[in-house]
Amino acid sequence: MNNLRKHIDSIIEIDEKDLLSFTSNFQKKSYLKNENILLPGEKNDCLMYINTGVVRVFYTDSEGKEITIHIGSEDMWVNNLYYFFTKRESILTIQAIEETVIYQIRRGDLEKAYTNQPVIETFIRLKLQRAFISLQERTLNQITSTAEERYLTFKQNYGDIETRVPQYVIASYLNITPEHLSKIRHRLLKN
Amino acid sequence: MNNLRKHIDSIIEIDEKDLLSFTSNFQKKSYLKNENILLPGEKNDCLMYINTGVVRVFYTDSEGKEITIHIGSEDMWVNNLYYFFTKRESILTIQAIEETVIYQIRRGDLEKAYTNQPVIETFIRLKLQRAFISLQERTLNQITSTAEERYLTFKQNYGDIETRVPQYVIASYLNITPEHLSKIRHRLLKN
DNA sequence: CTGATTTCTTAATCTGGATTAAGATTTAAG
DNA sequence: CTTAAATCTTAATCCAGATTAAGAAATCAG
Repeated sequence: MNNLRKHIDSIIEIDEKDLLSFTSNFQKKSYLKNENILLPGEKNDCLMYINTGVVRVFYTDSEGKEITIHIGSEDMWVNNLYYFFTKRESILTIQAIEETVIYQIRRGDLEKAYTNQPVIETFIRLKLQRAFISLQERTLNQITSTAEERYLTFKQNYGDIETRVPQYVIASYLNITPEHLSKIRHRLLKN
Repeated sequence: MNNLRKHIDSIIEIDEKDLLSFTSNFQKKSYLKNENILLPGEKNDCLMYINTGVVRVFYTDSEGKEITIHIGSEDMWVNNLYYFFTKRESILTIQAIEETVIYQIRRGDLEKAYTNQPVIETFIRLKLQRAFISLQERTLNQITSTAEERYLTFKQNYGDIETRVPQYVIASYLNITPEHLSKIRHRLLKN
């Protein structure tokens, strides 16, 4: 659980005691490659930190097409905040793309921490700020950039994750078809 | 400032004293129809609550095309959170669409309130949660719905704002051209 | 190893919505 | 009122990226 502690400590100033008692609420969970972490219709009552592995969150439309909304790896949080906060049944699927180890905390325990270690509320507020910022960046990028530009931005932001994730997942994250992504990569290689 | 106080009181439990001392940090600002509230290149150091009027936030691309990101009216907050939180120079414009009265608080005063009236940090966290939720809803809707469906969703969510805002602004919010919106409305009227 | 399944590529065709252009209507200023 | 400017509509043409189809390459289970 050391990575998680370092992660929190890098974002807020927190004393050893509070950090230990907060992180003691987390449980470790392990998933196999391609295993589902959360299915549509289930409630997402935990906030999840990725210790090792790669995870994606996706929406499945009425024709069965998957639209990837988030991709995360080591030292990132699984972003299903929408359903975590609304407490509604998730319509999104969370899936491990590689063998993955996460640490998770239940909503109730997080809410208790807001009271017992108030600095945790600051931590969550900052996390939310960043999540909001990156979602807005992604949304604006989606609207103002072509498919090729979006792919280049993805490469910049996600580095080696590109090689750890199937291409059809990346395509669905970029909101294009796998065929089109294939064409873009071919075109870029030639230049 | 009564609306603002009612608004805050409806979201968190706050005692009269804290509420008054928090809201005393807000200043009133008035804008004419079509007046700009914030220009690209300026810093957005205030959080703004709309008391009366209609405001939009938009991005201007390299060809001068405007993309509307948020539309807000009475009892809503002006959503330029991205630049408020990053402290970067805004690339977005905030504009009053009607004659508008807002109440604003400076970032520094908000941060002091986190310490002096801790319940305000809860308030901002909840605001952020909702902003995140509606941005994610909008993003998913943008990806999974056709232009016509997006228009119908807009009508449902925004009610009478439709009639208070020029149609080319609505088109840019829906990420379509005014011509296409015109066609959609025509098609819907026939059925 | 080997066949089966999954993933990726290539290429032809199609389409939602953009672009362009021009006229009609509304709004605002004198 | 009257005119100019802003906004909205209609219609023809165009294009980025989708869809469809089929073969190639990689991965996996036995």
